[in-house]
Amino acid sequence: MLDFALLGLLRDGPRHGYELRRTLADLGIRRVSFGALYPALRRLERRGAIAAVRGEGRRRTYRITPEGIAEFERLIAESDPDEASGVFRLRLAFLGALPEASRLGVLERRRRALVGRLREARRAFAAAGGDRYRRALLEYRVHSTEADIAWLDRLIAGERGVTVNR
Amino acid sequence: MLDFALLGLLRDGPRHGYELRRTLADLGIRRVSFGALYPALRRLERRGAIAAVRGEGRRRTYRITPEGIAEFERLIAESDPDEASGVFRLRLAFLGALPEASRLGVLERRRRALVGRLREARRAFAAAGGDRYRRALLEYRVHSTEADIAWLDRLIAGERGVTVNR
DNA sequence: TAAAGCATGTAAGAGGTTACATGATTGG
DNA sequence: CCAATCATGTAACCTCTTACATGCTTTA
Repeated sequence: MLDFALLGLLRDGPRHGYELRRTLADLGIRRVSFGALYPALRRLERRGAIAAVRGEGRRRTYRITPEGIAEFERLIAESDPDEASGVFRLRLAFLGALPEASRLGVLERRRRALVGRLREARRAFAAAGGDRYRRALLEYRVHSTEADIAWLDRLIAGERGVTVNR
Repeated sequence: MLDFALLGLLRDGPRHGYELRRTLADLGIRRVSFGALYPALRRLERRGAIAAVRGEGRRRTYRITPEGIAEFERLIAESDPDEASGVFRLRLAFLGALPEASRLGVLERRRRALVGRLREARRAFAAAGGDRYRRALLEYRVHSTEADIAWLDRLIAGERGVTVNR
């Protein structure tokens, strides 16, 4: 997942490690430690997905290679209906890299997965035992899943170029 | 984090592995694979936090030991303002295990952390470059953080025994 | 009777965290 | 001048994922 994120960001242009880390944090995607970041860049470099050039000062600036682009394209095309919300958000961050024709499908598949989760969350909430904190947790899951679906619906409507009626 | 979850669930009474896994999924806390679950139970057993007794059929039923209770109490008392939402949800699932007097403090610390994140999310959104998907992502972060704060406020109001005025 | 769910487990490998180490530059 | 931020990296340790293995019971 980190590899996917790094490749996606490097698709926009050359960046150095520290910068990639900051961008990832700014996008609210994930907080990456240095002990995860630099070994990940080395892995990608070793397998030829990215290439390093010396930048200013201590900087090692990386750019994506054709092999890296191919790998990125494989990764963004695959779709696991059970993927965690963090993975989907990452996919969304790079949705613009997908041909326009296939974007709607990604959003709709996600919607179907969320509707399934909502059903499950409602079932768990209806069967709720436990104290009020446990019940609050189950209720939260129902509400936040509903909110996520509503948000996706706006994205889908925008993708269709339609004004949302509310 | 898995250890914390397992100890917390075993505080409610003896359970076997498969059952713990299901409960964790039902609470929407996390999906645990068997390759994570059983080694975790072994770890806890080895360090004396839980003890196994043979149950029906192939079942190994675990119960928490006094050492395990002590460990759980250490874990639930610590509070990292930067903790991920998954960790907080877990903490909430076990909030009833904390003396009533300290529950409000946990919720209020969480609220302060979320307010900080909201500020950061708004700043990132205001500075937003990128395509519409990136912007949608940043907007999502703002809205979902706001929703989380509103939800926490209801919890806090409930904790104070006050009716929410809306 | 076949599939799905119950129930436990191991092994290899990948990847992460935390702590440590270094050193330049910038801002209060 | 001191702290923070920039910038990169290593090493030990831990834990998770994935795949495999086994075998029973329930349900369609």
